[in-house]
Order: sequence, then C-alpha cells, then structure tokens
Amino acid sequence: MKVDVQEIKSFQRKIREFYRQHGRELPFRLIDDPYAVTVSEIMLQQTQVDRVLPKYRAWLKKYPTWKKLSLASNKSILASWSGLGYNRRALYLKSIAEIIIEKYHGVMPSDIKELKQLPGIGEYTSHAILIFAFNKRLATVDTNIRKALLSEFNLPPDTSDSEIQELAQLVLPKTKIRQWHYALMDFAKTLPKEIHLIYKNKYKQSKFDGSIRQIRGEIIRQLTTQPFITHKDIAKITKRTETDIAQAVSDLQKDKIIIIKEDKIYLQK
DNA sequence: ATCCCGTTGA
DNA sequence: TCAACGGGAT
Repeated sequence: MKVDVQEIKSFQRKIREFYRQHGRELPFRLIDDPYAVTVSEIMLQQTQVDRVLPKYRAWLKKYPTWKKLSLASNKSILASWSGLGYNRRALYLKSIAEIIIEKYHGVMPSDIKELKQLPGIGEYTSHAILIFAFNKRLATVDTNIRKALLSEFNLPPDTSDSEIQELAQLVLPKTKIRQWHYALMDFAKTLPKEIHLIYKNKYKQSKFDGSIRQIRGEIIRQLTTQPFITHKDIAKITKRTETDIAQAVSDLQKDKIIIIKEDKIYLQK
C-alpha cells in the first residue's frame, strides 16, 4: 500500500474542512473518561447514534462509574438497555466493570492487549478507546471509515481489513487524532453505501415477526419485571411452538444471558 | 419491507 | 470464514 504524500495532505485538508463545516457535536465527543467512552462505543456497535443518545444519557446518570455499574443487577442493566438490541452487550459491559474493579483496581488499562481481553471489545472498539479516552495516536476503522478510504483512494471493495488499517495509519495526521476520526466518520456518512455490501446482503436480516429473536426479546423483557419465567408462561405470552421456545431458551442459555434451575428460567446471576 | 453495523464462537 | 445477534424509525 503506497500513497502519494501530496494526496494524503489534500485528503486531510478535505476531511478537516468538511468537519469544520458539517461536524456533529455529540455528547460522547465532549468527554474522555474511559468509562463513558467505553459505554458509548459499546452502545454504538451496530447501533445508530440517534438510538444511542437517550440511552447513553440515562445510563450514565444511573451508572456513573465502573464501580456503580459493577454493583448493578443484571435485571436493572437489561432494563436500561431495552430498546438498543443485542442484549449481550449490556452484560459484556457489566463484566468489564467487574474486571476493571477487581483486576485493575478501578482503573481501565490503556494497553491494547489488555483491552482486547475484555468481553465485547474487539479490533474497532479497543482502538476507539485508546484514541478517545487515552489520546493515543492510532487509527481505527469502522465500516464508515472503511467506506471513506476505499472511495478516496479508489480501492477495490474486497480490500482486506489489514490493508485498510495500514492505509488508515498512513493517512493519520500528526495531531488532533480524536477530531480526525470524528471528521472521517461524519464525512463517510455522506458517501453512498458500498455496493458490494448491498450485493452481499450484509445489512439484510431475517424477518423479526415469527423469529426466534422475537421470543428471545420477549423472555428478556419479562425477566426485567419478574424473577423467573417458565416455558409455559412464554408459550402463553408468545403463542409460539414449543420447539421455537425451546430454541430461544437454549440460545439465551448459550449466550449466558439466562440460567435454568428446576425448570424455571432466571436471568444469569 | 428496509436500514443500521462490531464481536464472538464455531 | 461466516452465521448469529436487535429493535425501532422510516
């Protein structure tokens, strides 16, 4: 991957100018507290900003620190998460809080390897935390930034993640790394979707109505208002087949979201 | 009906 | 490498 120095400079100017005129001011762009940054980044995984905003504010009010979060019940956490989807993320966040309190004595590590060990934190989020909370000069690539780089440098849609990461590092400015990433993300939003992602139906999801997912959601919703539930209760509420319910329960169990004791279904822990 | 979009585990 | 995970606005 080689890119002309002048090309990099002009790209940087273009992105910076775009940000000066069209950059979004978002609450999680005004803070660098590692806890708040982590909460925002995990909420923002697979989830639009507009959906995250009210939940993010409410979450920080209710659980303002790692310590407070580590002491919260799963029931309370899942209730706060309701509406965001991918409920595993809420439990990941609580696990992270427990690890930070117990293993790191309340201080989030700033080492990439340590960060990636934490549940729910992968390639993108570990880098994002280092950039937004620890002010590191590092690049991170989400699908929007990927789209911006492919488009700007005329790269083929099948360019590998490692190549994109390398390019992102190459075009990284010397300073204001946080703003650079905000700018890239905002700029990328204005670009058309990647054709091959549409072609591969990457955004396609199976119908919600009648899905196992629908039952999963209902079970979790019920468990945020009562201590346990049975297969029979679920059948009555959802009017779904025993097979579908068994599947949903088994999936939730595998995801460590629920546990079963004497035919009763409880939230984990 | 379509759209958004990172991590995990097999 | 790839399926599974999610719900609400439009």
